[in-house]
Amino acid sequence: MLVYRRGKRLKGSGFTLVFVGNELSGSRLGISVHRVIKGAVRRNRIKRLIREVFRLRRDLFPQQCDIVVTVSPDFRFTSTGSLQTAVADLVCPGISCRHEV
RNA sequence: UGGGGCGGGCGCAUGAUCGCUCCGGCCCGCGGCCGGGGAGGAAAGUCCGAACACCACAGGGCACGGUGGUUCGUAACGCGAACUCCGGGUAACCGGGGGAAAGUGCCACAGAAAAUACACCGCCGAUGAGCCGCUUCCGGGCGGAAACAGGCAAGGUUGAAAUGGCGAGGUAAGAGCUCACCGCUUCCAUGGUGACAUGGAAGGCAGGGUAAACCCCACCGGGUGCAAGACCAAAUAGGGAAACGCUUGAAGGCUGCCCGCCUGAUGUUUCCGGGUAGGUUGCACGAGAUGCCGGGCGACCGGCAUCCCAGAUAAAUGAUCAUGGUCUGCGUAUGCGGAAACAGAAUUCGGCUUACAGCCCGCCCCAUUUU
RNA sequence: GCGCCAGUAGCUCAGCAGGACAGAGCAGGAGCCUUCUAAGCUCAAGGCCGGGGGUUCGAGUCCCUCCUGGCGCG
Repeated sequence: MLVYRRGKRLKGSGFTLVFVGNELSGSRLGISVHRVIKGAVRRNRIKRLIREVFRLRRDLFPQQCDIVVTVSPDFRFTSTGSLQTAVADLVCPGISCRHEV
């Protein structure tokens, strides 16, 4: 709730990144996949992909933040590679935003 | 070889690296190390049946709901097996199953008529009465028309469905009125645990459809569901309003209702306001799995041995790379590229139903060819 | 997870226990009225009743099954 109220939003194709700074030593990740995406298999698949990108390339994400990834129904990524480049394209201008916070 | 029917199985494999989660052990202070386990045939839909838990262990009556050939199997079932009858198919095989002579309702349109076999159109007019003609031994006889009484149910363009079918005899015309065959009903005998089958005799036609309409018969069903339930901890408040009631009894347990039973008094219910929405358990050894042997036509059952095989809580079971296999596009080929379904446990089992790329195995039927 | 409801015209709903009853209102279309618009009046169009099987002579209605949407719980 706090993240949604105070967080910065970065809108990508198929998902939205919401984040806010915290007082902890590291970042925390939350994933929100709406029920309009049909089938538990597809929803689980999306969550696993996002979690995997977060694990492998934590440097791409904002540091020391609570991050929520909200997935839209038009989410089309099927491999970690394509999702990773999409996150990188989204966050690279996003780093400058973080400095303004 | 082609086409078809039925049943069963698999549903990518192996290795490396980095992660997630549970269990056991160790250092035992956070945390880390080692070893092991980690989605499915449907985990799905939630359509049935149970286990388990609570509700006075649930008593009686009426409702209500479900099932429906028979006999087995099963903890139980609306599931399965075998058999039986009916329907479809050349066949393998597939689909269906109580009662319509206990009663009630409905059957549009069309049609004479839709359940009572009557009326209507119609057929006959032998018999009885009357009319006309011919004849006469004056008693009557023969022929004709009409259709009064009367007889009849053969035929009647319909419709989904029309009151046994067909043939012969019979008659004035006809009719199970009579007969043969078929169908039907009843009875008897034989076989079978039984549904039922086979054979015989008699009756002389009684019978429309619809019970996935009400209903009748037989059997079954108390209700609610793991957010059931049990325990621990924390927090806030013993707040305000309304209704009913304080032993002639509110309200609740307990399902739809009634009876009966139990609980029951600064109480119960509803609304407003406020707080917590954590942990443990239920919860992973079970109608359990695998193999062998035995019984049974089969579903299935019995015995022995071995094994322990997911337990998450916003929810783990993943990612990358390599090699190999399957299918497929291009190419003579080495090869290069692509694809891989349906779908994700949440208290647990037994079924049913639905979804499913590709592939494998077995049995059977039909047609064709060769011997 | 468990337990329940609903689906009919573009929208909101009727449709009794199965038969020419597939209907009402609004919206949209055409015409009349008016100098024009609104209101009013008249007219027609619009539906395989969520999909597929079955029962029946006949199904929007009865039975089964699937799909879609919605609701409740401690």
